[in-house]
Amino acid sequence: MTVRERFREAVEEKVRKALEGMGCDACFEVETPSSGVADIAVPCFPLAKVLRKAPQAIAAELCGMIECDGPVCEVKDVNGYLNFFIDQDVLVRETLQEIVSAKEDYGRHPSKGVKVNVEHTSINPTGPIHVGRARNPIIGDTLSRCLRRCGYEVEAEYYVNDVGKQVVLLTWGVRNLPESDVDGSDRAKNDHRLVPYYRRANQMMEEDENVRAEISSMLQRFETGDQEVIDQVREVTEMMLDGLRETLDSIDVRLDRYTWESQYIADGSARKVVESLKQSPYCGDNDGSAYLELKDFGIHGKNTRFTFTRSDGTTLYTTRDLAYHLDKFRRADRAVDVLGEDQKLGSQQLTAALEILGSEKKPEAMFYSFVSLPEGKMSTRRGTVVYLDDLIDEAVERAYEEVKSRRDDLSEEEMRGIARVIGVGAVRYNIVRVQPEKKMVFRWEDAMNFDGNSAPFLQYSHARACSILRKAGEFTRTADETLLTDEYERRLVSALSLFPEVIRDCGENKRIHMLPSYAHELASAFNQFYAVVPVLNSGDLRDARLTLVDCARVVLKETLDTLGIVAPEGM
RNA sequence: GGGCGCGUGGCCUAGCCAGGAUAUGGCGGCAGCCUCCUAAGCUGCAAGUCAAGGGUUCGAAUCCCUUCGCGCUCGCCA
Repeated sequence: MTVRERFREAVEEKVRKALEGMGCDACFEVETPSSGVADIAVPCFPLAKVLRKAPQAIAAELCGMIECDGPVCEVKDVNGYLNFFIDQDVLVRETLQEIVSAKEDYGRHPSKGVKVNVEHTSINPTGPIHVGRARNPIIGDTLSRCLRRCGYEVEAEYYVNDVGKQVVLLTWGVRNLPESDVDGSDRAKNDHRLVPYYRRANQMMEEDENVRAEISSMLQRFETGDQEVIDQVREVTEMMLDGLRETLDSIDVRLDRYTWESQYIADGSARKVVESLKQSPYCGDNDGSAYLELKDFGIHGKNTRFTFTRSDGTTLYTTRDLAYHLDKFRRADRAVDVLGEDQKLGSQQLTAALEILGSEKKPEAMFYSFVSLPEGKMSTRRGTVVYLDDLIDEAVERAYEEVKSRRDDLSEEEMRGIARVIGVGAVRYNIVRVQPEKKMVFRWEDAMNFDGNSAPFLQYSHARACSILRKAGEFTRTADETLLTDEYERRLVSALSLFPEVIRDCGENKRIHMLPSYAHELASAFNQFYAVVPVLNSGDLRDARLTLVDCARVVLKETLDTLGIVAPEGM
């Protein structure tokens, strides 16, 4: 248990006892004031009715009955509130001791023995990732990292859509069009290189009846399980995925597993889902096409019909998705789906269908809104898409110029290395910074922000801490609270002590945008400390201050790591 | 039209789920700070009808209702 947790429990216990002393066993709230007037406060207004006294009088009376000890060092009554203060000496000593002994495991919660599958990215393999979709891998990867730190065993997974007209069309194009027939692409990466084939195939299908016939026969063979066509599609999809993986690697998004949609056709599980759903009382038939009536499952309006087979009996995307979710539930205790907001209805229907199938587990969806451009939606047709690869390159390039302008002592290679880490960090940070359900407008200057609330701000604090430690050489670690009494030292320790509960909030409540917010608060506390408190030339206080700097370095590093951002030792 | 989500200083954003004391930060603006550990930093100032209206409450950015604006959605597509 952390000092803060013990503090909170002690406060609750003291207030409970004091209330008992007044002959009252009413419930009360404990809150953290935003303005910093107390570490924890208990508002006495709700007690006024029960005790039939003015809140101010209750607060005063309770205050007189409470004795401070342990982590609770002071209690005051102010305007009907009971304000409690944590003992700074205890906080400093115990927080630093914990970080010094746990090191990079500080804030890592013990294993829960629960497996969580996080499905994210799952972008259709028909083109490169554009910034409109980039929230998905970054949110998914950050959530995976938070959950791991919360003690869950996480498997991050990409569901590869290798079924359907789009991929068949792409496959046809790649297999039948000579290179000379298609436009060139800006990049040699497979995902960019194949797009012109897809575009041309689309065009030809619209213009040429024979092509249309060829493709529709290919599609038919695919859906009846023709292994040759399935393999061809798989091969082309692999090529495309190759390019997507390269992009994901470049921003440190780690996937543990790729699952292919065609698998659920091949192994018959989608078929089983169909058979099983047909037994359900909610099943109906419309010209041979089977559907579920979901009005009893909290789905309103005209959207209550959920179709799961075509009239020729073949399965639909959603049917395969059901088989996929049943599979995920066999492999994990929980399944989280990171989805675009356009999937909301589909996800609701999926959950209802899973319930009908008798699944006891439900997928936990996490939705994000789309990224648009100042001039409106991104559109491939209008050529207004911004590719993630371009954003990364641009951010890295800008970071390079920045590094170059302030460091003339580094080699070209070192500058390039730092620039990459900063550019990529800035991109990731600026995407997770905002709540997923809020819509984002993509602006180059925001996406590559290097000041204030940005990844480079955090990285810079970390680099500064490293720089001090590098110059310090060997020192003896000490968590002697009597040596760390400066206001800025104490504020920094306070920020450090929050890390474990921030991690818990991010993981347990899937509120990952709280992590950037905390990271900024921490880095800011460090920068303030750095500006006013000398470390290397601080005489008797040197070891204690170096210990604090090292602890700050550890927590900054781990915070950045949880955000999937590299913490450079110099920049 | 029905459903879901969003609306917080010029711009971006936290807080909303579990209602409480002067609403969190950042960008931009203005004014300062490098004889000292990296100024991608630090300090200060100006800037707010928490979309609008009503309700519940001792108390509402937070809960409820209505309205407005924006996004998504309502395929035998994936």
